Amino acid sequence: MEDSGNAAPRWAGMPTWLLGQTAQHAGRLVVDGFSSVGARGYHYRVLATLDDCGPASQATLGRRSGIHLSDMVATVNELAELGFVERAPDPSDRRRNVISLTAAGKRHLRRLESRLAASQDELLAPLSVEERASLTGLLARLLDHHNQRAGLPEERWR
Amino acid sequence: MEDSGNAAPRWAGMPTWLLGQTAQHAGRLVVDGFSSVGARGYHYRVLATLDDCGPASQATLGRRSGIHLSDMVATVNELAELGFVERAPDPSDRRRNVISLTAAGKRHLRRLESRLAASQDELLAPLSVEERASLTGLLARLLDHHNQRAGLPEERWR
DNA sequence: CTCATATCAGGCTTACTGACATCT
DNA sequence: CAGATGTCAGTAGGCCTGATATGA
Repeated sequence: MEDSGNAAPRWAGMPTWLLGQTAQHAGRLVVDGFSSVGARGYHYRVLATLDDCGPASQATLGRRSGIHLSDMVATVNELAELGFVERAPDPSDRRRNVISLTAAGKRHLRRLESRLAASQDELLAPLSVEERASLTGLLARLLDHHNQRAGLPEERWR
Repeated sequence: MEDSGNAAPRWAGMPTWLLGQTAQHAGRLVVDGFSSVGARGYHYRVLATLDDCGPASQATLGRRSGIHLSDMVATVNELAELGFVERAPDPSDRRRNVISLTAAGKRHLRRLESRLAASQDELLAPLSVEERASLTGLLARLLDHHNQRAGLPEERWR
């Protein structure tokens, strides 16, 4: 078969394509890092949020970590089964579960953060320090811009 | 509920996160642009590849556009039903279908490309011309680097 | 009554995997 | 026989919609 992906397709230079492809590589690095210790992205986000803000209801946790309530249920189930969080009824509001981080959960979070850091390095390996700063700066500006014209304008979240 | 996503989560500044979120916005722009004319990403990639390389089998098309054979089937089905491509048996090899672009397909491709161009502009709106070049340059370098250590080294395509 | 919380049951998507029959 | 081609079925993770039961 003489015929493969020789010539670059016409969309290969488009910013949306470059972004999407690079993000896909980045995502693979992160997912692989996490799954090497039996975790996935939602696990990290919940554990890190608990570590930052302390015990909270699933709804609050979802709001702070950007995870849907419905997905929160399964995520907390998994983390509780692994012994990384505890789910206890809230005495002051019987609708709620109070989720809190266990000691094992804290240790697991450390592992996840070291994997995450390694993924950042792997992703940015070919760039110099200044280039890394330039890239993240540009991305942050793009993200701010598009976040503002998407979710937030109506929300007025203080 | 006094409690929302006020404080930025600790992962908000990580390159992999910035990339993923920005790419998600970019993807939405592209998908919305395409779906406003009843298309999706795979449609554009197949039509553009046909336009660049002429009629080809589904396997060749998949190789050149980076679309899996399995996904190719559905994509060609859809495009054929819309009258944008034709599927004909290859007389010289009875396994193959020869896919070719119709006149309507070519017109459709023009529409898709104008939508795509609009999406690029929307994505990069907050950046200056130099910043845009800087961003795409950095992304292209990252992508090259990770493409080389992922798919290609064993393949030896050519 | 209205709102918030938690749960369950699904959908949609992009890449990808595997099985399979057919043909070279 | 190996290998290419086309087809179909199904997976995974992330994101999202809706319905429902319970309680504030």
